[in-house]
Amino acid sequence: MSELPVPSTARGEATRRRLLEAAEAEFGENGYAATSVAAITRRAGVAQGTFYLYFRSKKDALVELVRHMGRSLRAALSEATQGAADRLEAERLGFRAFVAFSLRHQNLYKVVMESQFVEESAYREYYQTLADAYAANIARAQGRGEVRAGDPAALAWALMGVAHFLGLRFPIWERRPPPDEVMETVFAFISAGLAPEGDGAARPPSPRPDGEAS
Amino acid sequence: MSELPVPSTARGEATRRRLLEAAEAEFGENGYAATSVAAITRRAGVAQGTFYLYFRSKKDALVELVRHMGRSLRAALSEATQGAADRLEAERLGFRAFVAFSLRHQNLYKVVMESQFVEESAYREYYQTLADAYAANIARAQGRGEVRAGDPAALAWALMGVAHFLGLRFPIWERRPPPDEVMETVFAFISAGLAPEGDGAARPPSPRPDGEAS
Amino acid sequence: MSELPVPSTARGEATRRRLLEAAEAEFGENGYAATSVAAITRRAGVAQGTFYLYFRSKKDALVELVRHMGRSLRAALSEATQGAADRLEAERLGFRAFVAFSLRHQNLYKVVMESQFVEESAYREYYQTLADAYAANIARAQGRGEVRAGDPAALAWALMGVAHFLGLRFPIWERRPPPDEVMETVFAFISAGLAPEGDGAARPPSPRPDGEAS
Amino acid sequence: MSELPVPSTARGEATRRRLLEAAEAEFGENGYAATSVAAITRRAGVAQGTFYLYFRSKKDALVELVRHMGRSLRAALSEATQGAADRLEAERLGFRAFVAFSLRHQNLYKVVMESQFVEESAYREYYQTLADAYAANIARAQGRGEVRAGDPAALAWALMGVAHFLGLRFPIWERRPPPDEVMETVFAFISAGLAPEGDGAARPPSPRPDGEAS
DNA sequence: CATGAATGAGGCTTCATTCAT
DNA sequence: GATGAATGAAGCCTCATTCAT
Repeated sequence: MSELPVPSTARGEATRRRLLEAAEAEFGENGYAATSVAAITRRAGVAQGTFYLYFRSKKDALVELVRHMGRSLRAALSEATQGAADRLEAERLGFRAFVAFSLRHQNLYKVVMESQFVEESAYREYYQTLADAYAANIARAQGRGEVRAGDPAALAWALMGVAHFLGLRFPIWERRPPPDEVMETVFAFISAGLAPEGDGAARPPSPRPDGEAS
Repeated sequence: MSELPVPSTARGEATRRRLLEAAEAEFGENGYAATSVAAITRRAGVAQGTFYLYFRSKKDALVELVRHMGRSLRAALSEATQGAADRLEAERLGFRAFVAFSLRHQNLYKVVMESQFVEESAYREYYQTLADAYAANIARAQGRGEVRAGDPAALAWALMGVAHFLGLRFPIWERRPPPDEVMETVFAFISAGLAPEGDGAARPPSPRPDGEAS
Repeated sequence: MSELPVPSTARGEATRRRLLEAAEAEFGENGYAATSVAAITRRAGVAQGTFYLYFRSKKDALVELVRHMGRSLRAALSEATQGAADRLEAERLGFRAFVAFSLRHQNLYKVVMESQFVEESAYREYYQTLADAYAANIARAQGRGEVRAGDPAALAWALMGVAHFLGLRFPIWERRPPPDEVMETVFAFISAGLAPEGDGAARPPSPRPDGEAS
Repeated sequence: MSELPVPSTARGEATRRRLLEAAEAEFGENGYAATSVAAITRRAGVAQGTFYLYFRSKKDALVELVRHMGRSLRAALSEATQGAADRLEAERLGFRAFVAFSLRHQNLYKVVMESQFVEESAYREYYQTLADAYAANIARAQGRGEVRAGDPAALAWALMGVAHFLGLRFPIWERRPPPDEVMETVFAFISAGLAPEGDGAARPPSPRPDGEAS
């Protein structure tokens, strides 16, 4: 019906950010169902009604949060893999960055997972967007001969699955980074899994790693 | 307070099963939060109060369901991989069985995931139990030289991650089995990823790859 | 979605009646908007949630009430005009009965009027049903030569208008019956207005008032 | 507390009119309860706070509107009946004008009716003022022998009731003028009802019916 | 004269759970 | 072993109104 004002003043901006941060903390700590709008506004230091100046509903705030996390994560991964020499190095850097991100954003991790039961489309969009970007990178690497042949999307989802459970098992459940041995085993698994057929997986990268590939 | 009757009559048994089945359907279709105890009892064809003769609470029913699913899945996997010649074949069979299981039990899949936000211990137990069994199998296979060295638990979680997202992407989201190309790509990835170092992964099994290990 | 239980036990029946009576009193005294469901249940002596065992919503209770009043009023009018010798006598008796009814059911009078702004269809149905019955009586009387020619529905609505404002002006606003002079003036107006053309309106009824008319 | 500014500048005048028009439209379309001050200011194109520069409260705006409608209607009726030769012709002209007015001001019609549940005094004043003027005209006509004897106020309320339901039934509910047959039936009813005793109502006016009265 | 962000009280409704039968 | 009416806490959301700018 009515448009959301989307206040554009500096004061409004600040209030909105405070609310979103409070929502992130509360949703993450107590879960969506157990979090009341009152708890969010209390934490943000505003009146209850103010919440609805910025979000159409409690669910809406969750969706916003998920979008926000998607953008943050993609930015972090993209920055971390910036200078990678080849896809394998990019995977290594990306996995480390993902684990670090999970450790720093425990709440957002849970928020995203729970969004699936609140507004499934937000959850799907989150993973589909991630998978699409991932698959595009893999496809490019296949073109350069750095990654085995096969459906790039399938590889992207497989790698996301590995990363997801790695992040769940250690950063989230145990609140610490995975032990070195775990990281090494996982890397070796991924490296060998991605290596082009006929390549020994964990072998030192061949002379011209990539770059001028195509 | 009072102990739960755990009715031992045949009639009680039947009522209990009907309630559990109704709960599975409702939780799966609408989510835990959106499911009322009334909806469950209505579907089961009993009065509302009857629910509390068999479950201490709504949450309790969910936990039961998750345990039940864990047992079912483990049984299905164990049966499917029974006659595998080696670990690779076991993986292949296990993945196929998992995908088939996911297709048949869409509801339970979602129920397990949501349990994480209702009673985290049930969720952890579910995955930990699965991972432990999985890791034990991998460790045995490593002993037979069928799988690369490395932390078997790490490999187990990684494989579970791959399977989880495969199941989510196709059986759950699209309600159909993954296309052949996807399955093949994923198998190739896993096979190469697990293969002992120095082994070409997707190559035709070398003379006596392993197999007679046990 | 879910069916309303419509409790059929004696206890349920009693609770429902208590709620409806409380709703009538509160709506009538304070208006729909100013009446809270809590006020109704408090007056009925039940918990707030009980209200929703019997009504889908606050609006639903109002609609029920309006239907109830329609039935009551029609019954009262029909009974009052039972033994009328002709249409004119029926009008006289009906008007008196309507005024008496309005005095006794001040609340319902207001409830009906307000329903127009809450659920217009209930309000329309109330008046349309009344008008249809009224028009049918008038049409019959026209057939007997007791009432002037013309659209019977138009006459019905006109008479309802007269009665409505008569009821509003005295029973409702002043909480007393209209003074005799008012009643007489109104009757004379109606009698003359309804009298067949060529008839002197207020004249003593001609020999065979009606009955065997047609 | 503080006096209302009653802005005297041209700009203020315009804003006030815009607000009142917006209020009329919103109240009429959605009802008083369902209309928010925000909806009014949005429609008027001003900020929310501006509303309180011109009206003490939402209720206050409604009351203003009702007064405004009373004045408009009385002006329309008085103009329409200006040149009537006698009371019967005045009634005829007045009814036609009322129906036309109702068609043009659907919103105000409903606004007045609803005012009864918001500020009853405004509603009573509206009808009492109308009735008083009406009764005065009737009394004068009685003096001229154009209208039957009897309490003029009673006749005024009766006629208002007829007009009210005629306006409700067609202009408001069906958004069209009453069919000719309805208008004719109603006029015949009224004419006969008002005619002095001994007069045939719908007969061609006797030689010098009245007319030169004033 | 006007703005629009902020307030906070209050109401409707849902629902897990209890208990008398 | 089963029923289902009743409970009452709790939460989301709306909205008239205020106030600093």
